[in-house]
Amino acid sequence: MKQSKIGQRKTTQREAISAVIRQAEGPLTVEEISERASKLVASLGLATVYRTVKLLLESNEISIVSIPHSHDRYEASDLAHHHHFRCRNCRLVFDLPGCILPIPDGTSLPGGYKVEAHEVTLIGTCPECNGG
Amino acid sequence: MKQSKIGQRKTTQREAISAVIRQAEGPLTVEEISERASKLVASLGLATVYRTVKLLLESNEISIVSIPHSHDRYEASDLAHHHHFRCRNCRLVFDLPGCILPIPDGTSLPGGYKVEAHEVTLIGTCPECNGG
DNA sequence: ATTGATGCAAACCTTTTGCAACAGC
DNA sequence: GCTGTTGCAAAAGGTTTGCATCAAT
Repeated sequence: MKQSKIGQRKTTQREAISAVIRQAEGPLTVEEISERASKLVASLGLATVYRTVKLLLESNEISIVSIPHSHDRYEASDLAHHHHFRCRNCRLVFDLPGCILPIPDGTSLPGGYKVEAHEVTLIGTCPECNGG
Repeated sequence: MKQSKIGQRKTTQREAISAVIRQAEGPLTVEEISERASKLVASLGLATVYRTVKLLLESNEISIVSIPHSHDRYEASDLAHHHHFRCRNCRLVFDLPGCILPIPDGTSLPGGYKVEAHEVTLIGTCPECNGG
């Protein structure tokens, strides 16, 4: 299985977008990726961000994360299993280490639902915003 | 506090949209609401669905639910706390009874994150799709 | 009869696509 | 130099809004 087949050519745009996602504090929206990557490439077009994100998704280098009240976000696929925290104040989304759900994937729930994966989002205020 | 102030007038369109959401097996997308409510009102326009959903949100009769890989969904606000299950096969989203997260709202996590709410989505196959 | 609600079409915003110019290899 | 990639602008989707008409009160 090949990894990182994000297209045939290594371009500065793709390097920048990939780096921005990998170095983020949590999953980013396309808008956030564009803002941060534009600081590295300047002339970067939005269409390139969309195209590259799609490419990275198809090559499984990144994954989609859905957070309530926000557009789809993207994060590196090779991160250890974890969950997310969204700050109601600054709107940033952070990774939280580890899994806090007591139901392992593979469980069958009463009713016949077979669980294969899960997503947990905690919502509240982050340390910067609550002075904690 | 007044409830159900979904506008000043009771119209068949609003009744239909509200009924569809309340009777659903889980949270619905605008598209699903439109499809189901159109069977009750026939001439129902999409703009009316959007306007009514926004109205129901503002009056707190319904709430937004974000499910990975799907548009925003809406459910009645007076449901008991619960979580959601999304079937990878038929794409439907179901309500699951009760809370399965061992972290109560109000908890402060190490790192300074103060948890005020949470959302949990389980993903897998539903009984209809896995023959269970 | 009054005025809020609806349906349609235009406007908007986000995401995708066509294409000529550009840049990896 | 060949051909994949980029940036721009046009197109496509989904959501919102303006407005004349319709209907709840």
